[in-house]
Amino acid sequence: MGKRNLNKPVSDLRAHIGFWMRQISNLVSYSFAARLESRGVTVAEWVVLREMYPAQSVTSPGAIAELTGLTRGAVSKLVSRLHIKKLLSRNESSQDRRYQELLLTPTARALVPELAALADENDAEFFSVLTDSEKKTLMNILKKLAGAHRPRGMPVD
Amino acid sequence: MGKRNLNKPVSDLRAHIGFWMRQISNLVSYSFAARLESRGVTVAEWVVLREMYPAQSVTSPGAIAELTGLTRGAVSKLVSRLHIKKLLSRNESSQDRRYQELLLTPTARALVPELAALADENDAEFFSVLTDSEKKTLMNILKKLAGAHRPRGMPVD
DNA sequence: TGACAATAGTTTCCTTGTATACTAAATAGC
DNA sequence: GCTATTTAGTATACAAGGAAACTATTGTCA
Repeated sequence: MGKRNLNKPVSDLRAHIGFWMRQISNLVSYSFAARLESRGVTVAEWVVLREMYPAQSVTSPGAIAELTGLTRGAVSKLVSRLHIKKLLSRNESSQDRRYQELLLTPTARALVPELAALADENDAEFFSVLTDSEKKTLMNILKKLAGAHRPRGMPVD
Repeated sequence: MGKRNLNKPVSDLRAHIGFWMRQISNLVSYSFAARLESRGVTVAEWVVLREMYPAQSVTSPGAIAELTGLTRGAVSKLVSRLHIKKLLSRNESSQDRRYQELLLTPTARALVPELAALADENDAEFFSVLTDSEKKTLMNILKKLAGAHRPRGMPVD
């Protein structure tokens, strides 16, 4: 009877789905960031711009936080940067002076479709190793997970 | 002939797999971070600890960077924190004084199996909404993507 | 009306990560 | 042997986030 292994089995990093999730997420974001750099915009900024795009009318930072699932603190910083970059206007509401009325500038409105094209391109290229069927499966699984762990009023679709 | 929509279609954020990837990745990391907090360790620190665990012998920061795919700068900061937390020892190599010989402390070696259990727990719970088949499919797709976009000498498995 | 609570934004501090420029040490080439 | 390059690690600056504490404003209710 040799010396048996009495150590608890210590599971490997790579045994966890979460680990791979983080790897891939970082890679795809990194790849996207590289494309966006040519337009002087970051990934987080793109998200805000895109969420503001449909609203021809005004929005507020709080509403963006709601929509994106980001904290108000995070949105506050993003809005500041976008304002400095002259991609949105920020005006105190006259009704309620706690609110800020945000509006994309014409520059930003012209930019968003370009950025959207870059996003399409990035997604298509990054996931091009997958078959259409795999892509669909992946998307469904991700949405299912998002639905199960919905943080805030995030629309599932 | 009414006014037709001449705008380029601007694709939605949620049309991109990368978007969902980022959402889920953030959620699962956040959930894991919450569990690890009770042990006074962060997710990034866990990764380093786990990678150092098999090496009963010494490692170096550069080797960890290789293994994890992190930059040397990132590893440098992590190693500093782990050293402060007395979870590893750091000694200048006598052969080559550029190298640091890293070794987990007994405390850390005792901690790793506990942390691994938390990781197992977190992964199991977070992905419990998926069927076994879905989990396997997801894992395969993620590994396939990692293989295709392998950043540095990352082992695919 | 006057105190208190709720709400919108900001600020500060922390973790995670890259990039870039730096120091110190070792190796190569002449 | 002495310069020139490579290599290991550090430092700094920035982006992306959350948490928590703060300010200012508005709403509530006794």
